[in-house]
Amino acid sequence: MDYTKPYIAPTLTVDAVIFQISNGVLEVLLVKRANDPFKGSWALPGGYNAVGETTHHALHRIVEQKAGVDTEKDLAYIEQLYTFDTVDRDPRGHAVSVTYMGCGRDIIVRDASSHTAFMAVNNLPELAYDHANIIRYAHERLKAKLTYTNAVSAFLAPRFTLTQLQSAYEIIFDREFDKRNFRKKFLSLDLIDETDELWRDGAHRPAKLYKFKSSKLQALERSFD
Amino acid sequence: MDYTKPYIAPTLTVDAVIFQISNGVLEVLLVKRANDPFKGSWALPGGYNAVGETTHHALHRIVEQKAGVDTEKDLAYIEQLYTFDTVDRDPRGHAVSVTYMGCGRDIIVRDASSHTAFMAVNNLPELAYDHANIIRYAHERLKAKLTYTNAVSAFLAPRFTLTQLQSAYEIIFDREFDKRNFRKKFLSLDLIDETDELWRDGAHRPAKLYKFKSSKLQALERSFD
DNA sequence: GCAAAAGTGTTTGGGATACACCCATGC
DNA sequence: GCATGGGTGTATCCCAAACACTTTTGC
Repeated sequence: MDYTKPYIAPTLTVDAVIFQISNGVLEVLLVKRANDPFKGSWALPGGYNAVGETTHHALHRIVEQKAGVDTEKDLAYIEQLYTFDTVDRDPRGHAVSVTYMGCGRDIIVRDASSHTAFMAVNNLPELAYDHANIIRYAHERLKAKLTYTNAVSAFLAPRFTLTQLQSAYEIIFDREFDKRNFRKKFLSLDLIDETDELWRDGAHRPAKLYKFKSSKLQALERSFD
Repeated sequence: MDYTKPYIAPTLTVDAVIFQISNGVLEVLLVKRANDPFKGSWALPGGYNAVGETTHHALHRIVEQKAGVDTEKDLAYIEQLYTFDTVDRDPRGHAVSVTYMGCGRDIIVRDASSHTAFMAVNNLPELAYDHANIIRYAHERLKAKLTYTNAVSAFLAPRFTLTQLQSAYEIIFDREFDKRNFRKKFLSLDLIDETDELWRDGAHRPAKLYKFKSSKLQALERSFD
């Protein structure tokens, strides 16, 4: 480790891509920037990671502080996404950004306001930095996760109908699945159990409620889709 | 971005997991540490990433300097792996390490010596830090990549036999494949072309040489394996 | 009874797997 | 001619995909 100049580290930042499904669309959590650069633009919640704090912890602190969302309690699933060099990207100079992706449902945004909002992924405003690319990348990763893990559970209530389950897949993949094939396949994966509860919702036959056998993330035997 | 204390960034480091196949085994590039901590232990090549330098560039510089391997010229494939928080891990204090995985073949280690070597992945010495875990993680990622991309080409000469191709898969997955099924499947993927060259190697029928249609990394239509 | 969503089986095609023998060469 | 690795085909099974009607409920 021989270096002659004193070592100066790049700025370290963290950014969060937090997804939920609401009103039948996939949404991502955004905040409106209060300061330059990109003042007034929408951006992923993110901020500085100082020495002594893990990126995971910094993420929790920053998302709580900037968007009023608790990544521990509100998200059923979170994973590291990618680390972006922003040496050319950030007008303030060299920063390295560690990004995370999280998924939840029915997230209440404290201070929901014109400054913090979940917005539909397929209808985003102009975003600061290259956050649009990061969201695209996270969406791809999310689709991949749903094909070989039980990660979809993060978007669902503890008890859910098969139609809700299928709908989550359809929203995230933005395409339709055949109802009979979807059910046959998902049930064969042995990830969920039928309960004896029913979901009543309007003038039609009530639906059986199911639950995941395990709340932990697990890889599937056969990949889905 | 309101913070009251002056911002101090964690140390940023990069580490490289560089694989090659040699003598029928998967090997990883290691260097012997010249300084504390872990002086005298084998470790992944890595070092400090200062402000103004991308992680990718720092990796290139450090691997060249510490191990005499040129990640641009010697590696046919490189990708970012994961970013590790080492706040609890590194005796020197808080560092964040961005790791990369690369693959090549017939890599000449300049200064090959008792301080730099490719070592068999399934027979590693004690390693510094948690580098054994990082290598395990990289190996898993590598297997995943081979199932859905043409990344295996990074381990092969421009012209190669089907037996060499199959052998690369068998070494990386540490299991055997059926020769007829392997060939049928790989040829059906439409990734490689037969050439009119032959490979002669001893007292047996010579083998046809093949080449990849594209040297770029591409995803497969159907996943392999 | 009617509208609305839940629930349910069968057929077909293609890829995965299992498996054994002949071919071309160097010596 | 013999040892060595190269090269090839078929039968079976399982999963994916396509496809339409009956059931249960609220009003």
